[in-house]
Amino acid sequence: MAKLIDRLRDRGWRITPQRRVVAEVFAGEHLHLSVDDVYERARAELPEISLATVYNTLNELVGMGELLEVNRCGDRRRYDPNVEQRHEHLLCVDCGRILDVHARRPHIADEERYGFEILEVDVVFRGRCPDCRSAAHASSGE
Amino acid sequence: MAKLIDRLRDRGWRITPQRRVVAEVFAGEHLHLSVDDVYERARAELPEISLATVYNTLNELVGMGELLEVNRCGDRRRYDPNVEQRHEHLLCVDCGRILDVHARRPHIADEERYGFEILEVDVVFRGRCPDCRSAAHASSGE
DNA sequence: GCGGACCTTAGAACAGTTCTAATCTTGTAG
DNA sequence: CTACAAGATTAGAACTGTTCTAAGGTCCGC
Repeated sequence: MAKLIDRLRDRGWRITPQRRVVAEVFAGEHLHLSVDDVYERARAELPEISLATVYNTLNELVGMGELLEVNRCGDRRRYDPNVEQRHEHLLCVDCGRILDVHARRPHIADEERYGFEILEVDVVFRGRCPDCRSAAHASSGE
Repeated sequence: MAKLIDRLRDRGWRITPQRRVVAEVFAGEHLHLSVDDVYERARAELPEISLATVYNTLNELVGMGELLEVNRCGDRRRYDPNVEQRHEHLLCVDCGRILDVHARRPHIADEERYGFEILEVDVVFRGRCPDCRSAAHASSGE
């Protein structure tokens, strides 16, 4: 995490309390947080921080390649600090939990590329996590 | 298309001019239309139709399994009438064009499933279509 | 301590979608 | 044909997530 702050400083970023706190939110457990999650956690450290700053900072971190935007998992954006290793996402359709997983990337046969230049492949496994599976069984009599 | 209308009637759907026109929008060329696209095309046939009805009808068609929602290719929802054959999507990141393609579905090793029950796999290839590639070249001197 | 670049902020604006409540249409029974 | 009830349509309000705006605050070299 200190390393991230250093990298940001090296890029000419002014390190402010707000930016530091947002960056630190991603230091702990590897989670895929929404903007509101980040806002909430940042406010626990720095109650004055505004939502606008959280949005600004997240967008800048994405622009610098320090965070990945996870767009296709429900209706709000999520942020993934794992920019080092290529990975896919496993999403619980009930609770929205996301885990990183690894899978062989699919590819398209040349004949079916329609002249496209392929830039990336985005894979999301949708399923139900153990907690939501047992919750579903528990209430299945309703 | 007549078949679709019949299926809808069989399900107890009241066939109104509005619903018929929305269903017919998907009869022609296989496209992945946004709500606004559908609204525009429907109004060409039935100028009085309201956007609310287009939303209602599309949501009902999705609920009946007659249309697929393509959620995260850009920032608006798109609708795909190809519910018969499993397929993936190839998206142009510049113009938003979507094509159906076929690829071997990736899968997750058992050890990495974390107890999830996998329901579906969502694959999107992002790239640049031939038109946008040549447009990019043409203006690359700017 | 000054100036200017940069940052933060609250709230307005915006886009896409859903909701609301009033009106209209349809199909059926009398 | 008429009345009725269920269902469909409508305009516009409301809602949600995100971006914009403009005003003020902070930092740092001079």
